Amino acid sequence: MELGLSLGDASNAFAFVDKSHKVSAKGLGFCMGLGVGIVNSREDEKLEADERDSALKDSDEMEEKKDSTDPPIQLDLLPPGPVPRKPPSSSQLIFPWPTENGNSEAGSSGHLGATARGFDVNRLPAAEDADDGAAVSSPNSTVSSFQMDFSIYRGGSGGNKRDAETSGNEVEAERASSRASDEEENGLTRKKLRLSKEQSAFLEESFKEHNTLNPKQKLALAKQLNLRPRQVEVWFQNRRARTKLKQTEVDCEYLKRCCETLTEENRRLQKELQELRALKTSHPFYMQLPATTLTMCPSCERVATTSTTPSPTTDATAATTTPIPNKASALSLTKHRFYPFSHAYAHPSAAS
DNA sequence: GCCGACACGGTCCTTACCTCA
DNA sequence: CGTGAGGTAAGGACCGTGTCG
Repeated sequence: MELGLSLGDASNAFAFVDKSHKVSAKGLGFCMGLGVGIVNSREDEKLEADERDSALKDSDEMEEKKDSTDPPIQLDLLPPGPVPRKPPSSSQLIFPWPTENGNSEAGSSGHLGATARGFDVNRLPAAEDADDGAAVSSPNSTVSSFQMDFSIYRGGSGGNKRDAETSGNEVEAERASSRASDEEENGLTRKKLRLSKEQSAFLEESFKEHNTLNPKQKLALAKQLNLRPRQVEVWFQNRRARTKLKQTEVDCEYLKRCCETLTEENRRLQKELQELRALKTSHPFYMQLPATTLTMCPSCERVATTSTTPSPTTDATAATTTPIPNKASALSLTKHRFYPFSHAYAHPSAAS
């Protein structure tokens, strides 16, 4: 058994996590998985991707299989409390790609097409879409059936819902709307946009399905959320960055605790060593007994006992391998010494 | 098969804006 | 009302990878 720690390189962070430890995306709050044992993460991811790909019917999806690779660890950074796990109209939120349970929900969202396409303050004029690729208007695009009207959550004003909610009236939303439209009329690209709660929630749900997007998924999401593909792309980039940041914080906290545990362990062992040395000097009789050396197989972790004839010139180090009555239990430390966390500190992931 | 150019997508760092205490 | 902190959308530099000639 080996304990793997990773800090820094998120691409490889916790890459050793066994798939069986994968935290369910349905979990609540912030979840993190920690596995033991070193595995070839690359091969594992490839295998997982291949398995997923086998479920994909669309041959185009096959071409982009590297884009749909899930990381070995899943983080759920959603605040456990106020933010709903699903947007208010979760029954209408359909991901334009097969979900993990194998249901291709793309076709089931056809009923959404009946809703009118709402005005979005974040939506630039139609010409804006041109810079994000012609695929948006591709007649073969599969995204047209994923239309979703998010304007229904904006009080019909089309303004920033967050503004409207916090101010408690529609003036704010109106102001945001007019502000946005003013800028659009001036031909200036707005520097700062605020995604609505519903858009964020839906993106969040999407992120849980895939933390990276292939072009199709990006376009579909953008279409569905009335956003530009670039906005979806940026959101996922920032979301990954936030995940990594959060992961780093968790790692730091974990390593800190590990350090504390090791320090405590070291202190305890030093004390034990002193006691053993004191015992040796005060009870030299014990040193005349046949010494028993415990050795642990590093692979199977079995402890083998071998009796040896005590050397007349036993040095101080021998005390650590010689069983002393009432002190034999200390030998078990030789095993735990290498894994001080196994019993002293439960990793956050273990709590779930 | 090797190599250079190119496109694309990712990370990282940074900036600018917005909200809130 | 002004201000600083925190959150977040977005820009840009840089890098790795795949493709093509």
